[in-house]
Amino acid sequence: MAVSSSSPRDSTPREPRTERGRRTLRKLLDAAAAEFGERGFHDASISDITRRAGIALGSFYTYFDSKNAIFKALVSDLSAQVRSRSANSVARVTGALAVEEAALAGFLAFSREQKEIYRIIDEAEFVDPASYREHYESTAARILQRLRAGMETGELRAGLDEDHAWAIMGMNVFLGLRYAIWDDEAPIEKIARTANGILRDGIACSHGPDQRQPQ
Amino acid sequence: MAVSSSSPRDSTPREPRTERGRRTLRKLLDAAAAEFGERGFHDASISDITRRAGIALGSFYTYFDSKNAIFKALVSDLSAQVRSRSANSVARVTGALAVEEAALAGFLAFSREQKEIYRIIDEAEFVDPASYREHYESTAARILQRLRAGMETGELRAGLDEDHAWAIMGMNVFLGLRYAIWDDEAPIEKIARTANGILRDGIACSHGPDQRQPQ
Amino acid sequence: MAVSSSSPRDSTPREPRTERGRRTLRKLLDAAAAEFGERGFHDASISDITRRAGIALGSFYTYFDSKNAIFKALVSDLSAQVRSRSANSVARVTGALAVEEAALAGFLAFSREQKEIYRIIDEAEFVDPASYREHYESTAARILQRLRAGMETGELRAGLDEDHAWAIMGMNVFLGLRYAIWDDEAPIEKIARTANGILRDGIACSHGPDQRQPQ
Amino acid sequence: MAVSSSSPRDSTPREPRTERGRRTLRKLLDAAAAEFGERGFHDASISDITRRAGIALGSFYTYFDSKNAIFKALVSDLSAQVRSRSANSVARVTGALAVEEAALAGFLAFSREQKEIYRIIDEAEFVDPASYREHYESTAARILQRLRAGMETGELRAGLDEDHAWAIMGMNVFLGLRYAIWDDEAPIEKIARTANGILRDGIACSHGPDQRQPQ
DNA sequence: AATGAATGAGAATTCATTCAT
DNA sequence: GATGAATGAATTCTCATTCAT
Repeated sequence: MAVSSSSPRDSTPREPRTERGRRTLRKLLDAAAAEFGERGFHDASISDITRRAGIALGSFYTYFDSKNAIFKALVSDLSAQVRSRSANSVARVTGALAVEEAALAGFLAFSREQKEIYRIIDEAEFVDPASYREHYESTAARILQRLRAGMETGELRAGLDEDHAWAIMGMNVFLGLRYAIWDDEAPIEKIARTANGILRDGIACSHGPDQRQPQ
Repeated sequence: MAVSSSSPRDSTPREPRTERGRRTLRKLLDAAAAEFGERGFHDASISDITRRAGIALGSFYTYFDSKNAIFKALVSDLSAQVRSRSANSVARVTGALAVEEAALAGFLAFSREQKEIYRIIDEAEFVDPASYREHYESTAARILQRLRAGMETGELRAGLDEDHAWAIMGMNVFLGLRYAIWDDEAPIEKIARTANGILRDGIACSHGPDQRQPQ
Repeated sequence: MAVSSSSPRDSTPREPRTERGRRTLRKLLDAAAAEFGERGFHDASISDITRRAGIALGSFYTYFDSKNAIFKALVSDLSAQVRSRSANSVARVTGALAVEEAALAGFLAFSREQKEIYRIIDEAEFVDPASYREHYESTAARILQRLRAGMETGELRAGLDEDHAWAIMGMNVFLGLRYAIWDDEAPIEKIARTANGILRDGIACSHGPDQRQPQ
Repeated sequence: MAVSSSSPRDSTPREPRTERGRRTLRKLLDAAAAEFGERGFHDASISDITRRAGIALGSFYTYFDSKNAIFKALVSDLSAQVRSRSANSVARVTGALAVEEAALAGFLAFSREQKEIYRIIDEAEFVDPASYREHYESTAARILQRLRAGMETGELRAGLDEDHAWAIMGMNVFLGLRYAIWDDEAPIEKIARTANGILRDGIACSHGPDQRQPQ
């Protein structure tokens, strides 16, 4: 998996000066993505990573200060990828609900392609909680932006706020876990439409008895 | 936190034969819950656990074959607690939507009380994926049961299936992360009502333009 | 394998007083023979032995002071068995060379039946060197006795001494390793006759050139 | 004792890439030979070995995967030494019987010099049986070659085969145990001549009664 | 005598990080 | 910059032996 490079060091994010250095950095990040994805943070060792990258163990520390540092850099990279991919999925779609459906469909497709990403970002909860939180907060913020846009156009009902954004994100993530990571057979469109059905109509029966409880 | 014991060993679940043994096993599970919750699986060491439990390091291996084994036993215990607590929250509530609202409120309250549990179960994704999967699959199955009951009474619209259960579970879990683990100030009832609003009505504006996109 | 009991303790060899105790002791020795034979001294654990014997771990120390003590008792038992068996093989045979042949044949047959014994006695070289030495010195002494008897009758040439006894014992032991422990297909009689041929005639060609080197 | 290095790892025998690495490997093998020889496999610890070698504990694993792996490498080294030494003893000697006498004398002399070697190879029976077997099978094969050469020149009688080789090896080994390891006072030449006497003439009295038993 | 839990010293092994070349 | 050897703290796991019941 190719990973676009970003700040390599934890404390002193300095880009390599030479072309050769840039290539080595790239190899390291790709190898780390593969190892962390396959074996998890704790079972992946730095020597696994350098071996896979085809460089000497000692060279690792030319680029990163620690195992945590490369993990952090990786999460930030992957998070950016998710973001950009998500923007793409949604770019040419109009209509607030259609946008949400496209966002979910794009997310599911991306997750199926890059199953490791999901795992790596989730493991950040335990390895680097700040990255984890940052990822989900910014994702929720983007959803909330879309909800606000929909409220402005009148497509979405008034009063939607951060809670709704988190609820929607949770739906998406768990559907991703279930239908992209664990089972990638089910048709993405069907899943996305089902979820969108909840957003459009809820799950109550419109012709049934009044749902409100007296209590 | 007191934890009810279940099969302690991974392969050969043998219960202690004496009362003293049962007490020691209990101390171990409680200590493990505390350590794993506070420090995470990898940073918690077996000697931390036995020290906290007040027993000798070697005694650990009278009850469990490995750190993984006690973790697994613990997850299964905690999962059972979540299940039973969830059943309680819902027990005396009538009405399909009200039941979902109560379930979420109960879950949020429980998560606030026992923040470690959340962390431990989530870490199972990386430590013992089978336990993790088992937990969420059985949780989804319970939600689906409730949806089916609601469809039978006509309270919920026809056609709800496993996808909907996972979507609802995702909503709940992420709201739990956001409003029980990270921020425990917001009033639970408000969160639960908001989420329930999605289930009842969706997020679309009922008086707005037709939501269906031509595309 | 049934093992006749002898002094159980290292320091205070005291026989059990009750019949029940005698039976437990026997079970322990038999289990130890099996475990030490199969897994070797270091890989066999006391709990393996007591588990195989069907008694509680703690009861072991009613009969033996340590793992070394039971090993020592065992070697002395087995050594006695070899001795008695060897005496049997030779009992009704007359003629000095025939006696040696019978002794080897008996040893090979016994080794095939009780392969563990060989292993246990040999491991004594590393676990309890005194027992090992004692076993082979007393075996050599018995061979030397036989040689002396043969010299007295004039069947064997004069001048045979301890060296010869050790040489013969070495032949026997290694033929046992090769043709009883590692390969138990070859006919015992053939092996024994071959070895006896060396004792009778040597390996030189009686009609060949003079073997003595000028040097 | 200096030990010539051979394949260090059990599975992935990779030679050190630098001169410094080669020196460390040598130090490890020498230290292991000394420790295993003095204390035996089980009582020698890896930290004993590295301490004696003057390197850090962790460095051991740069060269060997386990205690068993270094033991195995060592046995194969020592076995090669025995072989080469044995070839030397015999190199300039002519006459089939004289060759056997020289081989035994050389073996006894070597065993007295390097008592640990004997112990280490013998312990392989319990630590790494394949190495043990390999050592004695190849030794027997070399003896058999010599016997065949002697049969071709007519110095040795026809019909000698593998059995005879094992018998001779057994004689040699046990004389080594008795007169090199346990007692190193007796003159080597006397022992070797005694054993050679058996090979030349057997032990029967050539002028005595017919040795063949009617039975 | 028997039981089985408890003990804790000891050992092997891992691996992030440092360092000399 | 790159290389690969060196380091040593940390951790898991074993098991002979002791002890309370």
